[in-house]
Amino acid sequence: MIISTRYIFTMDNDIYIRELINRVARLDATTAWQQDLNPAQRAALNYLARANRFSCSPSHVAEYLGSTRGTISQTFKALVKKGYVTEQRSETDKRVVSFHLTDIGVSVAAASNHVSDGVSNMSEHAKNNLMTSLETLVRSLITENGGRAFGVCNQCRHFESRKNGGHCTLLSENLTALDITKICHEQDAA
Amino acid sequence: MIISTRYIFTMDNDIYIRELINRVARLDATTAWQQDLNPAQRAALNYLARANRFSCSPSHVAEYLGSTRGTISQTFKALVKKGYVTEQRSETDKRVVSFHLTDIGVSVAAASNHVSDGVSNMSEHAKNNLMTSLETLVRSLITENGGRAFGVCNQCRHFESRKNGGHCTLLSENLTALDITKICHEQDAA
DNA sequence: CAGATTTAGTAGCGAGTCAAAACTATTGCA
DNA sequence: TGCAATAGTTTTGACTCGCTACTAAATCTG
Repeated sequence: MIISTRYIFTMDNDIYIRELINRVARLDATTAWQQDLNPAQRAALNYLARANRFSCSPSHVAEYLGSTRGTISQTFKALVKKGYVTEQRSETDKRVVSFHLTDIGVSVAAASNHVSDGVSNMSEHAKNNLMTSLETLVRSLITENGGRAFGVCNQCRHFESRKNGGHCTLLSENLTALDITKICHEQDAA
Repeated sequence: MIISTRYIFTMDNDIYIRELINRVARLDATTAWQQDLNPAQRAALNYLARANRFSCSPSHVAEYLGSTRGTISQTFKALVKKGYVTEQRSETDKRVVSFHLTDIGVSVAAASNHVSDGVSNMSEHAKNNLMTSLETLVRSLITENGGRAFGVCNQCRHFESRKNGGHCTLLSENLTALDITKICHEQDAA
């Protein structure tokens, strides 16, 4: 009797947690559509909100999100049409384009929803635990997948602190105070 | 200058946590394909592994996962073809079908992957925190979406404890020791 | 410095997802 | 008995997303 196997089986916690994460993401995705963004578009938008100005091209987003250039290109096309991002071709290398949030894009990226509301109801302690656990998880997944976790500018070995910001010795660029808190695709942990 | 808005914007933690959850789910999805299951199929499979024998029809799965009967029907068709579940038509009500895991289905549902591995490396304390946080989140999402969170059999007001199991006063069915730890779509918290 | 190679991005195809609506079969109700 | 409700399936259509092929720009090399 095939069905009987089901009664031998109990799910262990590690797999249950995996399921929970996917379930939250799934429920989130259904409500995310209320802001007329699909999950991929939202992910790209959120990335832009946290990336510095050197890390906003389709390639970078594709690498960060574990997707492909072609897919991200389409995603951005949709986001441009919706008015959430603008395209900007590089002066120095005419192959590369950068996408940047518009004012509306910023507000959409910052908009709360059921998930963020649920999180905001947690205690600070619980929030911090959740955040560090998830960060650990992401880091381990990225390295397992052979990817490189993009880090934040001011924790990079090419970073030099300056008054009101810093300087990147790799790109020879000066950085504002806000620049240095953002994700950089060149980041190499100090 | 449109781009300047970007520099005014810093993401708050609640939204960051939402992004982290989605990112883990996204990374998980790409690796999940290695077991030739898409996210929806995996979710359905995992649900079956945790549901009791009265809660394994397309309608129940659809309600649990926040999907539709039609979609779930397709999902199960794929799972049957892959040999992970079997279909069983009810004797008492010839409209209803139940799907149950096969031996292979059980092993696939229980198989670990990068996410569960990542979780298993955490301390017991961190794991428990993560689990309860995510459960809280799921519960609040479900109720916000107007859904009903399915609970576990032995925490139901129709549940009566018996030696080596229990009894359901609603369905008038005897329950094995394993039955009573599973999800029931009729569950009404005690 | 001309030609080959690499790199960034885009276009289009095609397999696949998933929700909505239409449909069938069965059951329950009046 | 007929009408409504319910369970499931099928179909349709919009959309996703990876893959391949392609263009343009930059870089490397003999």
